[in-house]
This record gives sequence, structure tokens and C-alpha cells, in this order.
Amino acid sequence: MFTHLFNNCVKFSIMAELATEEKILEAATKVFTRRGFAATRTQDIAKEAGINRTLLHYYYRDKQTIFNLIFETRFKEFFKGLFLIFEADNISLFDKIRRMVDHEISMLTKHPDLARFIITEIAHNPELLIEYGKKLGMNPRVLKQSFEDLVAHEIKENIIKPIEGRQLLMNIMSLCIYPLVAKPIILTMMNVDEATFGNMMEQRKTEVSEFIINAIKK
Amino acid sequence: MFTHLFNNCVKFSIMAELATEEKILEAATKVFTRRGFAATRTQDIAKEAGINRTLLHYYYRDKQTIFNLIFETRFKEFFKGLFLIFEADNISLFDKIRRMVDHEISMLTKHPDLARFIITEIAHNPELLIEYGKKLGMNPRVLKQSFEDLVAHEIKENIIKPIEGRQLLMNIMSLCIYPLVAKPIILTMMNVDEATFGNMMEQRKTEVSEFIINAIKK
DNA sequence: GTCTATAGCGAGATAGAC
DNA sequence: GTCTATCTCGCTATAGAC
Repeated sequence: MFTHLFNNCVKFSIMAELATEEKILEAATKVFTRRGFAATRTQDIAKEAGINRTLLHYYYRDKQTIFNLIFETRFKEFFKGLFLIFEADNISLFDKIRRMVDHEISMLTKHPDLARFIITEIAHNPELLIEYGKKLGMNPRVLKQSFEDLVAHEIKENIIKPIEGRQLLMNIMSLCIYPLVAKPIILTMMNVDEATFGNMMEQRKTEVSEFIINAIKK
Repeated sequence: MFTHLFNNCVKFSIMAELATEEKILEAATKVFTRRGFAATRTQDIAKEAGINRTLLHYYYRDKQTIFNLIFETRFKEFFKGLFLIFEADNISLFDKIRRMVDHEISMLTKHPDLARFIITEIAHNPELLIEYGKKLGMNPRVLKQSFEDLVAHEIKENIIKPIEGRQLLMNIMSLCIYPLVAKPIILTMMNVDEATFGNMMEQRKTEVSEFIINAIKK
């Protein structure tokens, strides 16, 4: 009986704690991703979370600590899936391209500010890429090499036209990532609303792969 | 004789004034473009210009004033040339693509941080695109329509495969702009130095057009 | 755990001497 | 025109009551 009450109290207490802590992280993720570190005010995060600003300091030491936590999560979100496809063995170049394109566009459509956030924060502080890249255990050189080997193989087999692996890779990434990075410009310049933009991205999931394959196939 | 001295004085005085004013704008252009408005400290601009910080306020009222001046210039730099090619009449789609690609990559290679700067500032404050777009007298709808008409024409003439004009346009812009936007990431991930990166961009000036044309031609 | 009050600092902007 | 000194304010962070 008492135990029951006690457990409820503990449970409630823990739940409340998690709720606030969680609210902070969620809010900080939103605000940091939209505005970047420099333009973010801790007050904006508190407001977004609907809590008192000093609670940020109770749960996390300071602004930088919260940012680091969030950057690590978002960094993984941005790179991890792509790297898994990259590593995949026994798969044709064309299929690899299809998977990469579909994954990147799907992921970035769900998180429209993510690419711009990662890119600008790294541009302001290139060390971030080294540091969090290590944490993620990613080895760009190996991956790059394996992709270039695959491209070289398909050229030799006369399946695709000659092209440098790194140029092809840049093309794939460009076609997937840029539309999301430049979304605020595209919406205005092309005079489309959110829904239409969503449809355009949905269309790109398949069209971009075919565009690339047409460009390189013999 | 006196006149001579006087003229020299005036000349010197004007030259000194212009020198400082010019130094400030140049420094502010560098710093703002690299770091963005929010992360820029007026002290950083002063240091870059090699002048006392209070001189910024003597020549320009405040930080925002300097930023507005610079943003307008850089905005034009980013959009103007492309829009001129866009407007060009009596030119085939393929040639238009070649010109756009060459121009964009050349311009952005000269100003590697420009695209990221324009995109992030507009993302933080979309009004900037409307406001400075008007000043530049650009009419996206007309240009978009003319490009889409041209694409529709080439499809009808059986020169290219069916593709939406806006998707093709996005592809062109992506392939040109993204590599520069993501340059800090690409340098590390592909393990290339500045010179190599420059060569890669030089190569892209022609290869990207051919990539696109191969992708769409029948 | 959450709040109010406040310390402390950094950055933008101004006053005034030279 | 350029400098030093200073004001002011906004933002981060902490102390301490509840």
C-alpha cells in the first residue's frame, strides 16, 4: 500500500523530470536548428519549451552544453544513414544511387533545416566535423575509396561513361541536399507553397536517380 | 602654389577618407560573408580593417546599416548575372544551360562563401529576398515562365525527354551551388586541399553542363 | 524542481578630447 | 578623422527563497 504510493511518487517525479528535460532538448533542437548557435538566445529555447529560462541551467550547465548534445544527435541524423548505404556491399552502382537519393531526400524532407544547420555550423567551426566524425566512427577515406572503386569498375565494364568518382558523388549530394538547403529561396522564387514543395520533393525521390543514371549510363 | 598645396590637401583628405571608408566596407564584406550577421562582432570588422572600432560608427551609423549596404551588394552579385542569362532570348536550352553553369561556378569559385551567406541570411529573415529582389527589379515569375516555356518547347520538338521546368532548374542550380555551399565539408570528407578543390570546380564548369545535357537529351 | 532577483560580462553605441 | 573613456543594454549564468 505504502509501497504503491511511494512508487507512484517516484514514477511521477521521474516522469516530471523527464518531461521538462525532454521539453528542453526538443525546444533547443528546434531553435538551434532553425537559427544556429550564434543567433539563438537561451530565452528563445525556454519560451519554445514553455519553461523558465533558469531551468536550462538546472538541467544542463550552459548554452554550449545543450548545443553540443544537440549537435551530436543531429550530426548523426545527417550522416549515419548515408554512410550505411555507402558501406553496403554487393550492390550495383545504379542501385546504390537509387538508395542514396531516396534516403537523403526522405530524411531531409522530414528535417528541412537540418542540412543548412549542419553545413553552417561546420563552416563556422570546421573542427566540429573532425570531432563528431570520430565519435560516429566514420572513415571518409575508406568510404570514398570504395565508392570510387565501384565507379571505376562500372566504367571498365562499359556500363557508364567515364566520370571521376568524386565528381559523381558531388553531383548526387548536390541534387539531393541543395533543394532543402535553399528551400526558403525556392519557395519564394518559384512561388510555391509548402504542400507543393513537398510534392516536388516526393517526385525527386525517383526522378533524381533516373536523371543521374541517364547522365552517366552508356 | 597655394592652390597646389590646397589641392593636395583636399586630395589627400579625400583619399584618406575614401581609404578608411573603403577599408571598412571591404572588411565588413569579408567578415559578414564568412560569419553571418548574428555571429559577427563589430570588433572583428574593425580588426580586419585595421582601424579603431568607433570609426565604424563615424562612417556608418551602426552595425545594421553596414550590413544592409553589404547585403545589397552581395545579393546583386549572387543573382544578377544569372538573371541576365535567364532573360537572354534566341538561345537554345542547351546553350542556356552551358552559360548558366559556367557563370555560376565561375562566380561562386571567386566568392566561395557567398552562396552560404545569402542562403542563411534569407533563411533567418525571408523578407530580405522580397525586399532586395524588388530593388534589383527581378520578376521571378516571368523568368520562371520563360524558362518553363523553353523547356516545354524542347520537349515538344523531341530534343529532350519530358521533365518539369522547375525540376530541371533546381537540378542546374543544385549542381552549381551546392559544392560551394558545402565546401568546408567537402574539403575534409574528400580529403582535398584548396588547390585541388579549385581544379575540381574548374572541371565542373564544362562537365556539369554535359552531365545535365546527357541526362535530358533524347 | 521551479521560481525571483541579481551578478557579471560582452557588445553596440556615444561623448568628448585631440 | 581618429582616439580614449564611458554609457547602456541584452544576454548568460548563478544565488537563494520557496
